[in-house]
Amino acid sequence: MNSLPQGSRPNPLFLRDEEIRQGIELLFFAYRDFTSDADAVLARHGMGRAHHRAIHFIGRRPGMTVNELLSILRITKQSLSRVLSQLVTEGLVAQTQGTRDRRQRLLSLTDDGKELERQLSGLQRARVTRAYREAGAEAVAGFRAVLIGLIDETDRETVLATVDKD
Amino acid sequence: MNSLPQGSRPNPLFLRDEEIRQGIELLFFAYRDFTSDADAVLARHGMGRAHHRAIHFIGRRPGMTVNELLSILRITKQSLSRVLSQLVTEGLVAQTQGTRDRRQRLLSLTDDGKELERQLSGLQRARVTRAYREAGAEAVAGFRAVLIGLIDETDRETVLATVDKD
DNA sequence: AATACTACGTCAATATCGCTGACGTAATTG
DNA sequence: CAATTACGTCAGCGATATTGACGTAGTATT
Repeated sequence: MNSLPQGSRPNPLFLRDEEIRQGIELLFFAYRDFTSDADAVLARHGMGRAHHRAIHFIGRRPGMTVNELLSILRITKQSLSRVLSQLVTEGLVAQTQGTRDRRQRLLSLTDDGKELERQLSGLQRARVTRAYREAGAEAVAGFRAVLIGLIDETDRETVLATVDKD
Repeated sequence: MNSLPQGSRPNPLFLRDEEIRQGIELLFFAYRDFTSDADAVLARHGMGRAHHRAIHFIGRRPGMTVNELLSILRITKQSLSRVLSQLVTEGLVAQTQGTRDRRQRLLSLTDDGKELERQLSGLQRARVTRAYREAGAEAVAGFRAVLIGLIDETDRETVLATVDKD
């Protein structure tokens, strides 16, 4: 955009590469600030981002199994286990035995968990809302389209099914 | 989008919140896959993402000082120190004494460092290029506008100066 | 010239979050 | 009954981040 030397005849290949690199950096900076929002709240509760991610997805998909959560987060069960048992111990997440398959432990937020989720997502929602409002509806559509394109083709369907819940 | 129960008269407040939450999740998934690209290459060199970030920004702004890099990455000098001295030891990053202020150590990539940078960014550039091509020019403009809106207002100027170099 | 500040590096201790490997239990499936 | 699956857990490790304290060289101020 405003990176073009005025009046020059830019090499289209260079332009493309420069445009791409700018996108990569914007993604870095936006994500850096975006994730920083919840940290203060988390620190007060003695938790980290891993807890936030678990709380977020359990909140959005109550009744999800441990396996489903694992494949969304793309971490090992050993890693999740630490986080999850902490959340259960502190009364933020409840586990109920699966009905169809009694080996499963269906995950859901307790009232305390919902309250924390609301606190945690508050700042992030405010940030995204502000950015959406400033950029306008068309920009939002483009934003979404590019993000979807950035996701691995193999699990784009799965992700969209998760994002557009039911 | 397709999350609206067909034929219902959706509450605009609910819609807004749902739309925002979808954006938050798309950002998570896109960034998750986006950052996974370089890991294989990094692992072969016995390095992690911290090294990648340092290499990336040094590559884009040769001659930058340690302090500048610190404020971009938003980590402590102790954290950067480990990474940086590793990169210097392995001959990927060169430090030259500042001319204006001889306390400064200006950072730049060696030829080996440039080669690694090229390898590392290759997959990411390919991913972003694909997403841009699929989504189209208008979508890209929207993508950029929203990302800029997500960045902290306080350092939006700084970031844009960094992204649009010179 | 003495003082204060800055840029950078480093030592030490700590926490989070990810990993692998191994083992166990309960429930389901063939 | 045997194999597989869902989940948990113990043990150890590595990468990345943190805070706090200290040192050294160079710059700026008084």
